[in-house]
Amino acid sequence: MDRKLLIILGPTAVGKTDYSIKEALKYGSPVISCDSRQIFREMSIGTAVPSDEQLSAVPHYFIHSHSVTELYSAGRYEVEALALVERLFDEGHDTLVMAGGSGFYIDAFCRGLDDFPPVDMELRESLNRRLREEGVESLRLDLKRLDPESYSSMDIANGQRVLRALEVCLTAGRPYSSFKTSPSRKRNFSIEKTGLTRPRDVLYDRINRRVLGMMDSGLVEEVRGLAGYRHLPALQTVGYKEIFQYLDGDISLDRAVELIQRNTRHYAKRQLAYWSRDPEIRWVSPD
RNA sequence: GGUGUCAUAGCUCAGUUGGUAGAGCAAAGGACUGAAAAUCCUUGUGUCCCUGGUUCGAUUCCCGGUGACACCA
Repeated sequence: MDRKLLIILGPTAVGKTDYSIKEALKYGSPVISCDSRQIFREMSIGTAVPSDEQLSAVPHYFIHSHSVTELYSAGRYEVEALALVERLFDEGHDTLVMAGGSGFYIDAFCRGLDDFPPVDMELRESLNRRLREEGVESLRLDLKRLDPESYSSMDIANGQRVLRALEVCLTAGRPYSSFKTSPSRKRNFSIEKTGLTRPRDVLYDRINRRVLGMMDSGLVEEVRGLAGYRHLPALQTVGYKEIFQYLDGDISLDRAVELIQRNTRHYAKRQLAYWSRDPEIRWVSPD
């Protein structure tokens, strides 16, 4: 029997949730979420997780399934989502629906990542300190020495990337670039990608209005309650960063709302840029 | 009704002693192998309100118009 996985992707606020529930009902599938922020159970309003009603309409996976205190990653998603999908196929599903806006996670799931050594958090912390105190140049010089190939091919202005490459070199004792084989792992099911899209001005209008809705739903209170987690990667998220600034007294609430709207628009733009070179995506209007 | 000030990028404005213009914000384009809602790179988009005049040349000076604002009636 043909096993097929439908992936519904698209920029934030385009209307993926409703669309994916309809598709899931059509095929008797659950919705396998692919969203790097909705996965965290401590975050709800600012990540626009599906409503209780939507969640009860069809089972959802990877929504509120992990804690912000865990270090989550695309690699971990690849492993966990793949295991889940295999299990669901084995239980008799022939068509499964995945939906989400995290392009990197989707790629990790579809094509797989190379096997890099596990992250040593102490090493990362010390490299982060160096990045803060000495700047990228310092890390860059080390990378140039340990992995000239990466150094010459990557974006060396990007501190986070340089740090990552260096971290792998130091952990493994061999160059980061030597791990990169662009695997394109075989999956024993077929994948169909559907991209949801709307005219830019319509999308931006939906984003602006959704942010206002989040404010009405109590985003400030949700963020206030997460103050203790503020330093975690999961909280480096549009809608949370800005409210923290407001709570610090650095900006007004109106300004925070404006910034959330703008940063969400920028996010949507980056998502679209990311998918623009994927020829496998069939683009449709959600309506 | 009178007087004055202003009119330049999507917005707020700067500027050109007359040689068709530039900042901030907004915006646009792009990169991406375990932080990806993260992180990083690139880009100035224009009937300088509209007629007419002076001038080799007017966004700039002058006349008139229109609009906005302020003050006086």
